[in-house]
Amino acid sequence: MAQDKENTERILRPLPTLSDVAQAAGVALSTASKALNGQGKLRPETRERVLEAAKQLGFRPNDLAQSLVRGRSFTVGLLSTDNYGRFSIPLVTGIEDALVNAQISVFLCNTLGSPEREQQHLDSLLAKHVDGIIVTSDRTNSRAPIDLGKLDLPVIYAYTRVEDPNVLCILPDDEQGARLAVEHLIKQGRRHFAHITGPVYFEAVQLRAKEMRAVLGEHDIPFTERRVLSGAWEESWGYEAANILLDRDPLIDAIFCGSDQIARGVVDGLRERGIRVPEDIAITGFDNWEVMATAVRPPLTTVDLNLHELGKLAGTRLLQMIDGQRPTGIERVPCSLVVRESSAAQSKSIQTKSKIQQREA
Amino acid sequence: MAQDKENTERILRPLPTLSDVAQAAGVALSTASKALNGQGKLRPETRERVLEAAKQLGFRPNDLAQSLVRGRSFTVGLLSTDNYGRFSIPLVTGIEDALVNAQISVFLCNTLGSPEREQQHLDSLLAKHVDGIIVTSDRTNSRAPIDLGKLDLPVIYAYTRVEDPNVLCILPDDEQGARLAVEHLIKQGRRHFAHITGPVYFEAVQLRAKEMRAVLGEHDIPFTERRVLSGAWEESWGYEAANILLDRDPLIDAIFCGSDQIARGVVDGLRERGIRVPEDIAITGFDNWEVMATAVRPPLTTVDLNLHELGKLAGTRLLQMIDGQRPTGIERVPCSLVVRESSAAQSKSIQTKSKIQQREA
DNA sequence: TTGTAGGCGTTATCAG
DNA sequence: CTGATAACGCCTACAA
Repeated sequence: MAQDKENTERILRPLPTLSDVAQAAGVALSTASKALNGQGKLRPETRERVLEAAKQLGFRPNDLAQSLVRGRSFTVGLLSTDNYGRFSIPLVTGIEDALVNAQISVFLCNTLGSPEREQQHLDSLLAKHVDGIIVTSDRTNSRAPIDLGKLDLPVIYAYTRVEDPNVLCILPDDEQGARLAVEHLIKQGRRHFAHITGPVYFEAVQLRAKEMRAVLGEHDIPFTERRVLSGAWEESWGYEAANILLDRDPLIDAIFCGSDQIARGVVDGLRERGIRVPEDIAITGFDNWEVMATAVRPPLTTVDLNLHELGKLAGTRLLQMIDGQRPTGIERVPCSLVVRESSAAQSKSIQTKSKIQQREA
Repeated sequence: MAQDKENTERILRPLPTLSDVAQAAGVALSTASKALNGQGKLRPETRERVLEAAKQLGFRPNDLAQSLVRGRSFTVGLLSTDNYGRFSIPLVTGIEDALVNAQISVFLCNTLGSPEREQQHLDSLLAKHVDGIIVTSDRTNSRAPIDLGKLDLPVIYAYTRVEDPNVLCILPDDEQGARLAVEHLIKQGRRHFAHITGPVYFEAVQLRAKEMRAVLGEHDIPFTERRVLSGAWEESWGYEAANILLDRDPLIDAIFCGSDQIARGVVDGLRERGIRVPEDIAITGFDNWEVMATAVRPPLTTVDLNLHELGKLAGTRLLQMIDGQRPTGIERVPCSLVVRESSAAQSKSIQTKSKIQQREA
């Protein structure tokens, strides 16, 4: 009978069930369950028999059924606010790294920036009873919190933040990263700084500029706001800005750039004006986007956001939250400086030259 | 009694269940189910009452339970063979596009190129009873098929392929893409071709080179294998190769590049030799990696792999397979040509010049 | 039109 | 030690 039934079943679902295993092993359902889960005390011989039968049949417990009874799904949702770009790659792999080791599967949800689509994804995640949610974006700016109703579910904002102090946000430490770059340039003997960066409505842009001013102040290095140029996150802006800057201010000997792309444009612009990097002007980028930073000639000294680490941390924290802890607030992951050739120490001849220029001015 | 029970439940799971809804609406469980699923015939008034109660309680059907009884999970797995890079971004968003519209959630699985990790992910996907799997990679080369045992589950290989003719593989049409670029260059009046490309073990490299030869042959344009230079997928290789090529062969008036990155290196190399693009030599790239292609001066004419479309197609085909169809074989998605400034028509003066050079040679 | 009962695959509790 | 039995939340005949 049972065999007949099996034969008439579609080949599509030959998935053996626990009761198949029990039957094959000649034990009761519940016994088989215990044997496979290592629960309770069974005669080793019985356990063996069940294990053997399970292997024979290629049995796999149905996670859906398990989740139902356990009240945990071992899945989490990854809600990407934006049609995600290059930043999310290391971020996502970091998150996965942390989660996969804990046997947790990740639902990928791109909202393409549409609130309706976000809600749709959210509904679906809740219906699937995810154990937690990580929200990410393509920028660190503040965003509206996701709406979970009155449901208390672990949520982490990674590479984005919300105003609510009761939630956990994980962000790169843009200030510390900027400090790294600027102090490095100062150590190379540079004193005449400029900053070419992205749109001011990016919080990262504001933080980096602010910290640059602070560091320069600490070193008593004069600085004027005319030397901060904000534009698009594009090479062409870097190129254009370099020209604007040098027309105004030929004394510059260091440019702290807001991205590697911008830095590349800057280097190109300088080269065309016959200005040498790093001899005449030292350059630093931001992001350590390798394919970009290493292709520039000379290769860029730049700040690495450590997004993979940031993702891993987000995953780890989420696991802790699922485990019952409730960390809150803003956690910043430190950046690191990757030194390449674009920021070497100022050569003597140039120091002389710039002094001369100063006198002329 | 029921109320007492509810009150003592942890706030963590205030998720109302169907029976809560039924109770609130004063109907039986099954009635509530029917009302919510639009099944059977109920008095509109009853249905209203149930719907109202459901909304009031913020009821969400538990997908886990639904999947269990329906035998479908409305989830699919996305198995990325490699620590995925820039190519997978449009691919993945395309896949999501197609799937999200069908109310299907996507499990993200990066295997980081490790077979054990792949198997681990696969086991997990099967345990979660996904309705299908899409396998992708960072290159279109052939790979080993995933091992599903004797389980018949819809699988699609996207941007990668397997030798088995009984499975469905979706790939970009590299040959057609190469033809697009080469015919375009020919139309611009170019006759002296070179090809600077990536490693020969990439199947795409072979296909593109092969088609280039074919197209040139069709137009009776002579070509020699010395003018094919294979190297790394890097700007620096393009730069180096441009110099090698022109030392050998100054007559070249068109370079068909295997990637935008390489093309950028080539353009840089040419510029430094005082060769004008496109006046002296026309260049085409491959990939239409916008941030790269548009930053080059002049901006690159290039071939777009239409990976977003490819992803969408993969998602659509998977839905069809889940629906019972079993398409097999290799399906190629056409590329398109994006014309920018790097490939303009040859200027008259140059044609003259190259004729002179030809006589000299 | 509505309610009852059985089952999806597992786990957990409690008798035997 | 082992095996019924009751959940988990939902769906769907079938009966009322």
